[in-house]
Amino acid sequence: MPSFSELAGEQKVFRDKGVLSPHFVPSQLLYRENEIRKVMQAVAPALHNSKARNLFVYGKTGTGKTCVAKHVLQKLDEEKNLRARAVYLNCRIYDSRYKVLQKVISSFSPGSAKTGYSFALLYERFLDWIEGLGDDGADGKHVILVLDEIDVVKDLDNLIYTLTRANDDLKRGSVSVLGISNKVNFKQRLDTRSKSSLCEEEMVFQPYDADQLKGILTQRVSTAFNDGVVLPSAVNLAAAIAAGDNGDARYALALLLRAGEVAEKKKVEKVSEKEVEEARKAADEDKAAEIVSSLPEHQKLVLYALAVVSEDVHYKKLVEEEGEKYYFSGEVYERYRAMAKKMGQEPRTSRWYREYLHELETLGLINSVESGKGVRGHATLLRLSYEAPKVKHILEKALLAE
DNA sequence: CCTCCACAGGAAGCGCAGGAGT
DNA sequence: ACTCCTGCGCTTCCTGTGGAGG
Repeated sequence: MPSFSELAGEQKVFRDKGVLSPHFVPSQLLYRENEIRKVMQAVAPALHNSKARNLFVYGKTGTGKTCVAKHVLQKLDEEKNLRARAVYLNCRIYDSRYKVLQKVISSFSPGSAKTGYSFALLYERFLDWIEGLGDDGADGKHVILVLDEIDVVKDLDNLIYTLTRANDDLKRGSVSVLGISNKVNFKQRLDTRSKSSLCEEEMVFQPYDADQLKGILTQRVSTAFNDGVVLPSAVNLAAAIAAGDNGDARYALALLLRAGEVAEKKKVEKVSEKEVEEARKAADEDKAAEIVSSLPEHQKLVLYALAVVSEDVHYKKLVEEEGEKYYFSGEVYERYRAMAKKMGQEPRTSRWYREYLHELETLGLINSVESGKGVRGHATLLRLSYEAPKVKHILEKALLAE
């Protein structure tokens, strides 16, 4: 339970944490004027009683796709045009044709959200609403479906087909799609017909560079934090880190949020480079923990064997190189074999063990070097990329869950 | 010098699960 | 509902390589 004085202390750092949340849409979106204009151009026809153009938007995570879309929806809302309607859906939640249509219907008439209607019935109600036989007096609506993370829809071909077909069946009004995705190659999985209708118009969001990230962070810092709390050098560092990592604005904001929390916990009043650096480390470890726990069982065991060996202070068979302790791959393999057997598991062969090591290395969980002189022939030397006790702790939890 | 060690990694093949075709 | 096919995870077998040690 926090005390009130602690809560008061928190307010020293943050003014409004929500501003740093990935769901926050700032009133002014920086560096995306062209993108906003293009999306608005695609949507604009709906305001003049005709069909909006389909648009497909892609770009890496944290490049502002969702933000731009939501921003345009807000502007559309301000127009108070009864005929131009937009519905935003995240396809990770509404991941099938049925669920999408159901959500659209429940968004205009709440209470009818029950499942169990046949798809045909759903479709009829959808058309009726657009044509205006409903209750709001707007006949012939022009509906824009914003489908975020559209690549996860299981039967996307069907959905697109249904929507194109709806435009033929409608006597008044129209449906169009604004698709958002971070996967470039997912288009290849699509039927040529749905591809050409969905990607009628396309645009790519480029990652932000360090300067732009700096601008975005500075903009948010002024409302998220109290004045003077975040040092400019901290903002620069967060921007630089995120720029090096795909130019992901979401990550940059998360870093600052965490750095602020670190400062709170340490009861310091400034967020400096040090706090940002700690936040980066924590975020890094979180990511590693996530990767580790999703590893196949035997890869976990291999990693665990290396962690156990690394932690054993009496362990003698090791080589020091550039201040890091490395362990013999063969020894680790023997440990792994013993542990697997103890757990009633048949150990994998050494050939496959080598493949595991490759995977663990490409995932950034371990580092390996070839042994230099002093050892017979070629030995491979291994070390953990993260601290052994931490890795061991995560693995013990993950292996217990089995 | 040759041999052996401690590995790397290619090739072939096996059993299984899940999707496509009929 | 049935087979058929394909991809995946894995084993078995094999060839290659550089230095240590006899």
